[in-house]
Amino acid sequence: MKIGPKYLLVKNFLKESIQQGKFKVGDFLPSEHELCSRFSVTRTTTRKALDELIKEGYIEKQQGKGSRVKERRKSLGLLTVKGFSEAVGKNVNTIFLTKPQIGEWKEEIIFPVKKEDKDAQCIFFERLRCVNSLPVMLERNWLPVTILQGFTDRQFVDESFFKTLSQEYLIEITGSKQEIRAEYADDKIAEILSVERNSPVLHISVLFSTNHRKLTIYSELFCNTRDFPVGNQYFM
Amino acid sequence: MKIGPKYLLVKNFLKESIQQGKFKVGDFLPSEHELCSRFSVTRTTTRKALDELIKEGYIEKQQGKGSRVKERRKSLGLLTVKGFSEAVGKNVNTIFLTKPQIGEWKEEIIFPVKKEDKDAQCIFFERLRCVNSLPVMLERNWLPVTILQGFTDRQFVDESFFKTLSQEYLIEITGSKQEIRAEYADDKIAEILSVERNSPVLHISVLFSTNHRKLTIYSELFCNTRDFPVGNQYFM
DNA sequence: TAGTGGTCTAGACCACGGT
DNA sequence: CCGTGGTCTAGACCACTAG
Repeated sequence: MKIGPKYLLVKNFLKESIQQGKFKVGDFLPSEHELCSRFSVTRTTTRKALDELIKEGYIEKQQGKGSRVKERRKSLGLLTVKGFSEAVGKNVNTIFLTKPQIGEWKEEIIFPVKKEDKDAQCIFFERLRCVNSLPVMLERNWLPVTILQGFTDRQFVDESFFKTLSQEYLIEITGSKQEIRAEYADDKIAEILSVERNSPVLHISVLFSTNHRKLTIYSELFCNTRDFPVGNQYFM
Repeated sequence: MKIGPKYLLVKNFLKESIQQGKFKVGDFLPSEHELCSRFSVTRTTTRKALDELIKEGYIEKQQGKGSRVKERRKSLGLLTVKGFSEAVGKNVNTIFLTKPQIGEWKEEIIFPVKKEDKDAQCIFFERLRCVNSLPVMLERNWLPVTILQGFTDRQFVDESFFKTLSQEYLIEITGSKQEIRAEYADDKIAEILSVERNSPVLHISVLFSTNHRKLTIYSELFCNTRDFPVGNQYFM
């Protein structure tokens, strides 16, 4: 039984409590001093745990008051289809074209697949995102099965892939790299997105890095941006 | 004379040294212990300083080796043409199609022009970015003349619009909002980007906010992504 | 083995928010 | 005033990297 650093104990306790709703958005966490005595650690350790939760966007601190659970930001500087973020759960729905299953690595998802990943089995799934029942975005994902045992049998939490990773496997996205092109829709993409062949579509390739060395996620998106442009906001 | 926390002393010393090129990309900073004795602080303090530099993207650490100066992310979550960031100053050049001058507001730059901006005079300029002498991106910018007196007569610092704003007017970009579409190139765009008419091109609309309430910048980019995709990196 | 960063202890004093 | 988080000290031991 391997036991990691103590601050992870504190961090994971808090994180799981938040994810399970024991602390809700706006609630204050126990004070640093209380966490110290509850876990028999010093403030350095407690603060390291809280620092990580801040970095991951779970909480915010306020001097003189405490640490409060925050609305989780999920933008990650990522591109999102306009309408998806604004109309969350409204007229948006997601259809699995291919459920998570053991599949094949695609040779090049623009970003070359790492050798260590290629040596592992590949989980593949494919989803179609619709707004008002109109197909808007095709999403394809490839990831190594390595540390995700049982993933193919699992239901997604709230239909969200990232939420599932976070809550079921304690995996957080730590970064991303994207490449974007405007391309002609080929026959298959045109059919899926209900556009004419050779229409211009947005092709986005994404490489996600996570807090697990071994887990890199490869994604590919095709978007019909005629009615729903892809957007991105950033605040300093 | 107000003096802040000690870790800022260490942090700012390192940050300025990096910015002034005293530590170059790839260089190792002095070790934590050395910084401790040089500034007469403990490791907690030194590490706090280094933590902030990591968060700001200046350095990265490696256990057993040291802290190394990193390629600075300047992305702002913004999209940049791949090749522009990698081949900085190499085979990249910028041509003014329209020098900064008083011009007309375009009715809709996808983002509606604020009324207060519309009431002010408009500075417009248009640049073509090339890689290996091939046109890759057309950039159009609109901004109110309000606080930028003399801007039309000014030379850009290092050919950079943002550097000019920062160094000559102390204006920093504080946020951005983007919308991205894949479109057919119309006649004019096709000619400028040297692509066939109706080729798919990337159309990016950007709204920049700055540390001056009165200054919002409206931009529009058209990219030929066949050879040079547009990219975006993000680190937490 | 020497040097680096990673984790941790057991304190201390200060700045801020609310009573 | 008290309780909160913010900063800081002076140590310690561990894990990783490289010669």
